[in-house]
Amino acid sequence: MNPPIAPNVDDSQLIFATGECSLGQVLIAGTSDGNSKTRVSYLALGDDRESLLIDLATAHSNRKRVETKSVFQAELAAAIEFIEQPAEPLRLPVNLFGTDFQKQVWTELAQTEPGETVTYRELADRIGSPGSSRAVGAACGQNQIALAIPCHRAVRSDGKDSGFRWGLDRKRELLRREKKVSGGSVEPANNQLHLAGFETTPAESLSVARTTRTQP
DNA sequence: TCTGCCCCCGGTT
DNA sequence: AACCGGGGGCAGA
Repeated sequence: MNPPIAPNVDDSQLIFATGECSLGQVLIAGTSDGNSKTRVSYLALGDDRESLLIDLATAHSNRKRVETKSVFQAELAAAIEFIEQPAEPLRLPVNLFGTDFQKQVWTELAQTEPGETVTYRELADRIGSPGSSRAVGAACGQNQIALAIPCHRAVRSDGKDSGFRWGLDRKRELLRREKKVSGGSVEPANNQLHLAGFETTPAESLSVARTTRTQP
């Protein structure tokens, strides 16, 4: 149960970039060692750029934050591409900051494929900690990297709505798109749930996903 | 069946 | 000690 390595106490500078997609604004942040080696440690979705910047500043208040378009260009494009057309998992070079338990949950989530869902209970079982479904839910909520760690695929076992850090509407919409793209049937009965404004738009091009695995 | 409680769960702050 | 993106049981609709 080692202590989490809080990004907050790391004084290396945080590089970030923002972009736009059909689900709103996207913000991606991480580090670069200067040798074009980058790692994503933060990926968020939101309604507007300003609130995303505020969230980032709150989460990393002790770090220098530098906006650059070039560094995470490919990763940002890949994230947007995933949002528009989630055919395959979004794989990014990531940095996970969290407890062992949290990393286990996140790593297990990363094993899921687009279009499938897992219950918190099932996740708890898979990481060898049956009965800790509530803790699993809490761990999902602590996830800092949207999409790449697909916590939107974690659902309640009783079918009720659970939460999503970046908006429950987005969670539903992401799942709907994944099911659609992965060839599964799109439940027609539930289709009226989509919010207006979350219309599917043509994808952007570029499919730069890197195949790096998680875990520093 | 389908709600809404109530009480318990395990990990984290 | 309190907080949770949970779960199961059980009463009343």
